[in-house]
Amino acid sequence: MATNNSLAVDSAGGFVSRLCERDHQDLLSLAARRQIHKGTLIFQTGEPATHVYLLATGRAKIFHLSPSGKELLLWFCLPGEIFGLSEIFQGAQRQVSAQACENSTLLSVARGDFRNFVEQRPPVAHVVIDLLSSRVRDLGSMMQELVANDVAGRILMLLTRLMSRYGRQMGDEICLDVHITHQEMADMIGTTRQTVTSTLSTLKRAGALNFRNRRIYIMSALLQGRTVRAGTTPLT
Amino acid sequence: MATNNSLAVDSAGGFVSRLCERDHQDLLSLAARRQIHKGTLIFQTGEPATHVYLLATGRAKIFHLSPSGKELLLWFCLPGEIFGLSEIFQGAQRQVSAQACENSTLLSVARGDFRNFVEQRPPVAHVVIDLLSSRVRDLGSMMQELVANDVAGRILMLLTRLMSRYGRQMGDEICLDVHITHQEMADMIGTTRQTVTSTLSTLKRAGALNFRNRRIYIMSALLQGRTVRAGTTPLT
DNA sequence: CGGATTCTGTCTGCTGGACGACAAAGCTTT
DNA sequence: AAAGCTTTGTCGTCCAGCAGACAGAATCCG
Repeated sequence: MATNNSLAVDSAGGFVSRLCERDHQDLLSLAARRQIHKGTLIFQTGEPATHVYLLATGRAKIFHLSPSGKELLLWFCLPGEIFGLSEIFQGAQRQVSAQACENSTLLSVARGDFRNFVEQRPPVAHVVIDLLSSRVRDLGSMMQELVANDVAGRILMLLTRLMSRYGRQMGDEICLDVHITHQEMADMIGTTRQTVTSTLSTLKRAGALNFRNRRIYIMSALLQGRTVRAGTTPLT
Repeated sequence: MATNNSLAVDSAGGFVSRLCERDHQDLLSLAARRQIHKGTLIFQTGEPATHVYLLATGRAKIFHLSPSGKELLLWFCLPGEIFGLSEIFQGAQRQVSAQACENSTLLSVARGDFRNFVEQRPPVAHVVIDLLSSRVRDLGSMMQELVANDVAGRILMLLTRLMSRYGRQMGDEICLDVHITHQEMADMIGTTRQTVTSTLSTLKRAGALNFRNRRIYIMSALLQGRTVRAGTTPLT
């Protein structure tokens, strides 16, 4: 919402927070700032990858869209995070699409500029390598979860991941501070909206979680047992 | 089989082939060479990541193993390719396991040595970034395929990917030059052995493919329509 | 060579979850 | 506050694919 004059504080796993002050400023000087509103498509599968993006405020989603129309939501991108990175170094076409979930402030850096920026700064290259590495690890884990668990299990893991980014501890429960629709959840774990709705209410009946004023609360105990394997970084 | 004195010619997407001669030699000087035989576990989920590996000869598989015992086979690693890379830069624990599929020659480089090697050489860092980027892209596409297609579709895509690495054109067919078991295929696309067996014979009956002397032949026409979205790089 | 192991092929019953169809809340817009 | 859209909740129906169980084929190995 607010139009800051610098990037907002970024979340864990963010790109900007790992740059030194100097690099940070230099990167900002390469970037064009732009306000976009909810629903705007930032880029789309098949397009040439001309820019890399930093989200200053708002939220964006990164997803695959299959020819048949089935959507796979890979991740949400938070302020301070970079996206559209994986297609930049090989002039590839976009493999994924990106869309703003809310009104957002977007910084974009042209491909060539970004490449130079990275190549002339070994520490930045290291940050990029770290970021891509953890995306590779996370994607592998997500795939694993997808094939090894039934829908209830996948929902619990998804909630675990989400809670680790958006969760707020409240007594013996953790509150999920973002509104995510059942459809979005379904798209993140490869199932249908109906199945998400009914599985959530089963879990509620089982006492694993609760809905109060449009938010999901999950029993902390449930999360403790689970390792968060994917979740600290946005995926592109 | 043969114990070469340097790395074998590597496949497309290989790591070694992208290094300049000097870097290549320097890397070899950091590496310990070792023969391992079929079935050897190279590393395992949960272990600390102490080395990065280059395969000189043979074949290795990279896979996730879930607590429940379900295996997800991410990719085969061919001569000249690097693996175990994604856990190296953040001192992470192994997220995946690696095992030799055949008797192989393995080069291993200690984590610290490899890091220095990369950090002092921007062009090498660039190669690493490229490699990780394409792994991110490939994994995303694989996940997408997994959720968007039924087993027959997933098998066709898997064959497409395999053919692009191991395929040999023969008239109007392409021969798959590696022996992969139905169980391995099942583990690559998240299904069961029985379903692979029966789906393959359905596809055969439909004229899409053929088995002759223990090899799979697929009609080229089928591959032409399909874009190879994942397949040029090994995944870790 | 012969036994052991690993792979392939096929059938069967069972079930998780996809999909369509509505109805009832909730928001948002004017 | 009325109209309109989006999201949630709940039912059936139906079927792809999982899981168990064998039998035969191929391969490995002492």
